Amino acid sequence: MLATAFAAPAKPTHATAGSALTTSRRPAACQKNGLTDGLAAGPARTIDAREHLFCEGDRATHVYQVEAGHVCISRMLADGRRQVVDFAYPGDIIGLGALDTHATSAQATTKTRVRCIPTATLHDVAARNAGLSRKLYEALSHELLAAREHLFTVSQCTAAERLAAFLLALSRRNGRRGENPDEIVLPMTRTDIADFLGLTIETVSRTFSKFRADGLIELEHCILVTLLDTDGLAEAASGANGNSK
Amino acid sequence: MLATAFAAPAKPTHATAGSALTTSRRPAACQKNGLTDGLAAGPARTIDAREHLFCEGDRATHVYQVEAGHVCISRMLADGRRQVVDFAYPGDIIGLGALDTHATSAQATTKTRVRCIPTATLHDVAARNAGLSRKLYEALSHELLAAREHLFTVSQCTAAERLAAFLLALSRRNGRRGENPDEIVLPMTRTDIADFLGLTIETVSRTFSKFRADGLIELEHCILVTLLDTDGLAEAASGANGNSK
DNA sequence: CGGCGTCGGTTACAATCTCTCACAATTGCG
DNA sequence: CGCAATTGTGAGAGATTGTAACCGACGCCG
Repeated sequence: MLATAFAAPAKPTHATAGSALTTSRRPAACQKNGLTDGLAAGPARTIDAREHLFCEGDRATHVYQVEAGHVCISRMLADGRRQVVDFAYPGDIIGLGALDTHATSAQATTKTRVRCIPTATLHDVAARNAGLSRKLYEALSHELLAAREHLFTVSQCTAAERLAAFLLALSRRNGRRGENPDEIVLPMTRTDIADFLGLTIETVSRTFSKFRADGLIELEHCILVTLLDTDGLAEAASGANGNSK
Repeated sequence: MLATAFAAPAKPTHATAGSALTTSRRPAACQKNGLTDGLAAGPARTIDAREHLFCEGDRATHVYQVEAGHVCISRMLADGRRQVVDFAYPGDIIGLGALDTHATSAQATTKTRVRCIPTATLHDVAARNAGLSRKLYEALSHELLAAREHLFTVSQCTAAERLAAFLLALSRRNGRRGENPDEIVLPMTRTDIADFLGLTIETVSRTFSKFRADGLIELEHCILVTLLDTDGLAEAASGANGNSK
């Protein structure tokens, strides 16, 4: 969802938390989105699973392009309530926005390598390069659209609908990335999923089990989901099984 | 929340649905945000309460700046479920984004006048004017931030917290616009509020009543809210009254 | 090599919140 | 004044949550 404008083909290997880096199969493709054109690609940075790339309130000195691994973008309240805003995959850009401090935190869910681009450079170049400027605008447009779709899902859908929509979104992402859309690797914890969907981990767990019982999916080791009945899932996502309203 | 970057001082009179236009006290202030600089201000358009400015899927030919009145931005599902994404007030810009069709619908909640700006013109000028380009980027940044804050509220908060947060946001908006932050006019229906907060109208209604019973607010004619205890509301908004987690 | 604690995930059950449904009250309008 | 639409209120139903116990995987350590 994040920065879908930049969906760059890449091929992660199976990614258990903390495993070897999931690398882009075609790193050159990262250039293709145009955002890094004309920018001296900044230094890479590698962070472990659980480590933070940046935190809410940090000065927004850089934006980051994920080269390998996965990053969880979230906001947090003092009382522990957390909202996961998005998950970033290889090729995605993190940290866009005109604010001088980050409004979200970014935490790697697996060992991750990112390319760092100073915001100052980015905006300098954008000021002289209308094309890049336009790309930035489009990127934010897509993030905004994704955020609103997410809002809709979280606000109006039942637990089953939310999880189904989540799985289908990951499946579509796999398709865009040239991977098997029916084999979804979940590089994040149940807690991350719960906070993304506005549910508790118990509800997420129960709903996974229900889908499995209904023959919609198969589960292996908590991280590999096989879609057995995509149409059934699509029905579940739209509330066909006698749901709200 | 929408396009907070553009909050232009203006003074609506009490706005019952369908009443006379609520006009900007200082229309010149609309220029101040810089977005309309260098653009021949397009033609104005007046729409009645309930009328649509544009619908989901319409070609995005223009963006609109609200000069008077109020607009409700929403998305809808076939089964009738609706998500209100934002409310636009005088000075706000509607319809930004790089997509060629609108992802949302815009419906006036009161008699409304907007200034129409062709997207083609906007992007032509932006391509030559880095300043405008930057403004557009900032505007989207703020919309994205607002959308994520809204997501957090809707996803993680109880009914009381959501409504309290909503009232406080309107109060802050009043403050920015140079109006009384303790006297909030609600130019939208209960249904709009419910769909904005992801609740039912009954729950909205009950929660209003509860706030009144608790001495936090006063209600007149369903549309005028007087904040009696802003701190109490702030507590309610953050879940101080023994709430989640 | 086996015991043990930790962590993440799953399952069961009771408690809670919101929703649904029904209806009364109010407002706006002809 | 009466009708229609919107809003407010109450009672029961339903879904999600919170609490708590259990399971399996993993790593530590004797």
